[in-house]
Amino acid sequence: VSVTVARLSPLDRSCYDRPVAELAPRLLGRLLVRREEDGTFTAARLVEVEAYGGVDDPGSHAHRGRTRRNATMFSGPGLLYVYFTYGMHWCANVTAAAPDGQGAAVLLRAGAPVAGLEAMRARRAGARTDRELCAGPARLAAALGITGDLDGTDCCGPGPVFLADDGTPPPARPGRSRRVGLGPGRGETIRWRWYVRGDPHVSRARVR
DNA sequence: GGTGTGATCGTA
DNA sequence: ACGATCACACCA
Repeated sequence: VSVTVARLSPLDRSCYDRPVAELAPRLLGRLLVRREEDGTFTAARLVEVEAYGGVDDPGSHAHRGRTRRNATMFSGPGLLYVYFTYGMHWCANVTAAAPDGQGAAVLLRAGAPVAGLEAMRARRAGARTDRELCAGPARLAAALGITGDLDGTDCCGPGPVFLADDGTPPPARPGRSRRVGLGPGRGETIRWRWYVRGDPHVSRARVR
Protein backbone atom coordinates (compact mmCIF):
# COMPACT_ATOMS: atom_id res chain seq x y z
CA VAL A 1 0.00 0.00 0.00
CA SER A 2 2.79 2.43 0.86
CA VAL A 3 4.10 2.32 -2.70
CA THR A 4 0.75 3.37 -4.13
CA VAL A 5 0.26 6.32 -1.78
CA ALA A 6 2.10 8.60 -4.20
CA ARG A 7 -0.43 7.75 -6.89
CA LEU A 8 -3.55 8.47 -4.86
CA SER A 9 -5.48 11.62 -5.69
CA PRO A 10 -7.09 13.96 -3.15
CA LEU A 11 -10.77 13.64 -2.34
CA ASP A 12 -12.84 16.06 -4.40
CA ARG A 13 -14.27 19.11 -2.65
CA SER A 14 -17.80 17.81 -3.18
CA CYS A 15 -16.94 15.00 -0.73
CA TYR A 16 -16.47 17.59 2.05
CA ASP A 17 -19.42 19.76 1.05
CA ARG A 18 -22.00 18.18 3.37
CA PRO A 19 -23.13 18.61 6.97
CA VAL A 20 -20.31 17.85 9.39
CA ALA A 21 -22.07 14.97 11.19
CA GLU A 22 -22.69 13.36 7.83
CA LEU A 23 -19.12 13.89 6.65
CA ALA A 24 -17.37 12.62 9.78
CA PRO A 25 -18.28 8.89 9.67
CA ARG A 26 -17.69 8.84 5.90
CA LEU A 27 -14.03 9.72 6.56
CA LEU A 28 -13.37 6.48 8.45
CA GLY A 29 -11.15 4.31 6.29
CA ARG A 30 -9.85 7.23 4.22
CA LEU A 31 -6.08 7.82 4.10
CA LEU A 32 -4.66 10.98 5.62
CA VAL A 33 -1.68 11.65 3.38
CA ARG A 34 1.23 13.98 4.12
CA ARG A 35 3.52 14.95 1.28
CA GLU A 36 6.86 15.88 2.80
CA GLU A 37 8.98 18.68 1.44
CA ASP A 38 11.52 16.15 0.19
CA GLY A 39 8.84 14.38 -1.85
CA THR A 40 8.37 11.38 0.45
CA PHE A 41 5.02 10.43 1.96
CA THR A 42 3.60 9.48 5.30
CA ALA A 43 0.04 8.25 5.61
CA ALA A 44 -2.44 6.89 8.15
CA ARG A 45 -5.84 5.25 7.70
CA LEU A 46 -8.44 7.13 9.76
CA VAL A 47 -10.09 5.01 12.45
CA GLU A 48 -11.56 7.70 14.76
CA VAL A 49 -13.15 11.11 14.07
CA GLU A 50 -15.36 13.69 15.78
CA ALA A 51 -17.72 16.31 14.34
CA TYR A 52 -17.73 19.92 15.57
CA GLY A 53 -20.42 22.33 14.40
CA GLY A 54 -21.38 25.97 14.66
CA VAL A 55 -23.54 28.05 16.98
CA ASP A 56 -25.60 25.04 18.11
CA ASP A 57 -22.54 23.15 19.33
CA PRO A 58 -21.05 24.52 22.57
CA GLY A 59 -18.12 22.11 22.26
CA SER A 60 -16.95 23.63 19.01
CA HIS A 61 -14.29 26.29 18.57
CA ALA A 62 -16.76 27.91 16.14
CA HIS A 63 -19.48 28.23 18.77
CA ARG A 64 -18.75 31.85 19.65
CA GLY A 65 -18.09 33.04 16.14
CA ARG A 66 -15.07 33.65 14.00
CA THR A 67 -11.73 34.52 15.62
CA ARG A 68 -8.13 34.56 14.45
CA ARG A 69 -7.64 30.96 15.60
CA ASN A 70 -10.77 29.34 14.12
CA ALA A 71 -10.97 31.36 10.89
CA THR A 72 -10.34 28.28 8.76
CA MET A 73 -13.49 26.65 10.11
CA PHE A 74 -15.44 29.50 8.49
CA SER A 75 -13.65 29.38 5.14
CA GLY A 76 -15.49 26.63 3.28
CA PRO A 77 -15.24 22.84 2.96
CA GLY A 78 -12.14 20.79 2.25
CA LEU A 79 -9.57 22.83 4.18
CA LEU A 80 -7.13 21.71 6.87
CA TYR A 81 -7.88 23.37 10.23
CA VAL A 82 -4.94 23.04 12.65
CA TYR A 83 -5.12 24.38 16.19
CA PHE A 84 -2.75 24.50 19.18
CA THR A 85 -3.98 23.20 22.53
CA TYR A 86 -2.81 22.57 26.10
CA GLY A 87 0.21 24.75 25.45
CA MET A 88 2.02 22.02 23.53
CA HIS A 89 -0.05 19.98 21.05
CA TRP A 90 -1.29 20.48 17.49
CA CYS A 91 -4.54 18.86 16.31
CA ALA A 92 -5.77 18.48 12.72
CA ASN A 93 -9.28 18.80 11.29
CA VAL A 94 -10.84 19.02 7.85
CA THR A 95 -13.62 21.53 7.28
CA ALA A 96 -17.15 20.63 6.23
CA ALA A 97 -20.13 22.54 4.89
CA ALA A 98 -21.77 24.87 7.41
CA PRO A 99 -24.82 27.13 7.49
CA ASP A 100 -24.18 30.69 6.34
CA GLY A 101 -21.80 32.53 8.63
CA GLN A 102 -21.01 29.43 10.69
CA GLY A 103 -18.09 27.05 10.83
CA ALA A 104 -17.69 23.27 11.02
CA ALA A 105 -14.88 20.73 11.01
CA VAL A 106 -14.08 17.07 11.61
CA LEU A 107 -11.36 16.41 14.18
CA LEU A 108 -9.07 13.62 12.98
CA ARG A 109 -8.60 11.70 16.22
CA ALA A 110 -6.72 8.53 15.30
CA GLY A 111 -5.35 6.48 12.45
CA ALA A 112 -3.52 3.29 11.58
CA PRO A 113 -0.01 3.96 10.29
CA VAL A 114 0.22 2.98 6.61
CA ALA A 115 3.28 4.66 5.07
CA GLY A 116 6.41 6.39 6.30
CA LEU A 117 6.59 4.48 9.57
CA GLU A 118 10.24 5.39 10.12
CA ALA A 119 9.52 9.10 9.81
CA MET A 120 6.59 8.72 12.19
CA ARG A 121 8.71 6.91 14.78
CA ALA A 122 11.30 9.68 14.55
CA ARG A 123 8.67 12.37 15.17
CA ARG A 124 6.91 10.37 17.87
CA ALA A 125 9.78 9.48 20.17
CA GLY A 126 7.34 8.91 23.03
CA ALA A 127 5.52 6.07 21.27
CA ARG A 128 6.38 2.70 22.80
CA THR A 129 4.76 0.75 19.96
CA ASP A 130 3.61 1.45 16.41
CA ARG A 131 0.05 1.09 17.66
CA GLU A 132 0.53 4.34 19.59
CA LEU A 133 2.00 6.35 16.71
CA CYS A 134 -1.30 7.88 15.58
CA ALA A 135 -3.68 6.86 18.41
CA GLY A 136 -4.93 10.31 19.48
CA PRO A 137 -5.45 13.67 17.76
CA ALA A 138 -2.18 15.27 18.83
CA ARG A 139 -0.31 12.02 18.23
CA LEU A 140 -1.73 11.72 14.71
CA ALA A 141 -0.82 15.31 13.85
CA ALA A 142 2.67 14.88 15.28
CA ALA A 143 3.28 11.59 13.47
CA LEU A 144 2.44 13.23 10.13
CA GLY A 145 4.35 16.42 10.90
CA ILE A 146 1.23 18.59 10.83
CA THR A 147 1.72 21.90 12.65
CA GLY A 148 0.14 25.33 12.68
CA ASP A 149 1.90 26.56 9.57
CA LEU A 150 -0.34 24.16 7.61
CA ASP A 151 -3.57 25.69 8.94
CA GLY A 152 -5.76 26.65 5.98
CA THR A 153 -4.11 24.23 3.54
CA ASP A 154 -6.46 23.20 0.74
CA CYS A 155 -6.89 19.42 1.03
CA CYS A 156 -8.37 19.26 -2.48
CA GLY A 157 -5.31 20.53 -4.31
CA PRO A 158 -1.71 19.42 -4.87
CA GLY A 159 -0.72 20.54 -1.39
CA PRO A 160 1.19 18.94 1.48
CA VAL A 161 -1.87 17.33 3.14
CA PHE A 162 -4.90 15.58 1.68
CA LEU A 163 -7.35 12.74 2.22
CA ALA A 164 -7.58 9.91 -0.29
CA ASP A 165 -9.79 6.91 -1.01
CA ASP A 166 -7.83 3.74 -1.78
CA GLY A 167 -10.96 1.62 -2.10
CA THR A 168 -11.33 0.73 1.57
CA PRO A 169 -14.99 1.36 2.44
CA PRO A 170 -16.02 3.08 5.67
CA PRO A 171 -17.39 0.59 8.21
CA ALA A 172 -21.06 -0.20 7.58
CA ARG A 173 -21.73 0.05 11.30
CA PRO A 174 -19.11 2.28 12.96
CA GLY A 175 -18.84 2.63 16.72
CA ARG A 176 -20.41 5.82 18.02
CA SER A 177 -20.16 7.72 21.31
CA ARG A 178 -19.96 11.07 23.04
CA ARG A 179 -16.95 13.21 22.15
CA VAL A 180 -13.76 13.05 24.19
CA GLY A 181 -12.48 15.75 26.50
CA LEU A 182 -15.54 18.00 26.74
CA GLY A 183 -16.45 19.29 30.17
CA PRO A 184 -19.97 19.88 31.49
CA GLY A 185 -22.10 22.24 29.44
CA ARG A 186 -19.95 21.90 26.35
CA GLY A 187 -22.14 19.55 24.35
CA GLU A 188 -20.80 16.49 26.12
CA THR A 189 -24.03 14.58 25.51
CA ILE A 190 -23.88 14.96 21.72
CA ARG A 191 -22.84 11.63 20.19
CA TRP A 192 -20.61 12.93 17.44
CA ARG A 193 -17.62 10.61 17.80
CA TRP A 194 -17.29 7.71 15.36
CA TYR A 195 -14.63 4.98 15.25
CA VAL A 196 -13.81 1.65 13.66
CA ARG A 197 -15.03 -1.01 16.07
CA GLY A 198 -12.31 -3.26 17.43
CA ASP A 199 -9.48 -1.43 15.71
CA PRO A 200 -6.42 -1.31 18.00
CA HIS A 201 -5.40 2.10 16.66
CA VAL A 202 -8.42 3.88 18.15
CA SER A 203 -7.31 6.18 20.99
CA ARG A 204 -7.68 4.92 24.54
CA ALA A 205 -9.87 7.88 25.34
CA ARG A 206 -10.55 8.74 28.93
CA VAL A 207 -14.08 10.08 28.89
CA ARG A 208 -15.06 12.18 31.83
C1' DG B 1 -5.53 -3.08 31.80
C1' DG B 2 -6.74 1.16 34.75
C1' DT B 3 -6.32 5.82 37.33
C1' DG B 4 -3.87 10.12 38.91
C1' DT B 5 -1.00 14.11 37.94
C1' DG B 6 2.11 17.57 35.87
C1' DA B 7 3.56 19.90 31.66
C1' DT B 8 2.92 24.36 29.20
C1' DC B 9 0.90 28.56 26.83
C1' DG B 10 -2.56 30.65 23.50
C1' DT B 11 -7.12 32.08 23.83
C1' DA B 12 -11.20 34.46 25.26
C1' DA C 1 -8.70 30.11 34.23
C1' DC C 2 -9.14 26.77 31.10
C1' DG C 3 -8.57 23.79 27.51
C1' DA C 4 -11.30 19.07 21.09
C1' DT C 5 -4.02 16.19 25.19
C1' DC C 6 -0.17 13.35 26.33
C1' DA C 7 3.43 10.76 28.88
C1' DC C 8 4.65 8.73 32.82
C1' DA C 9 4.19 6.92 37.39
C1' DC C 10 1.98 3.63 39.91
C1' DC C 11 -1.58 -0.04 40.92
C1' DA C 12 -3.89 -4.29 39.45
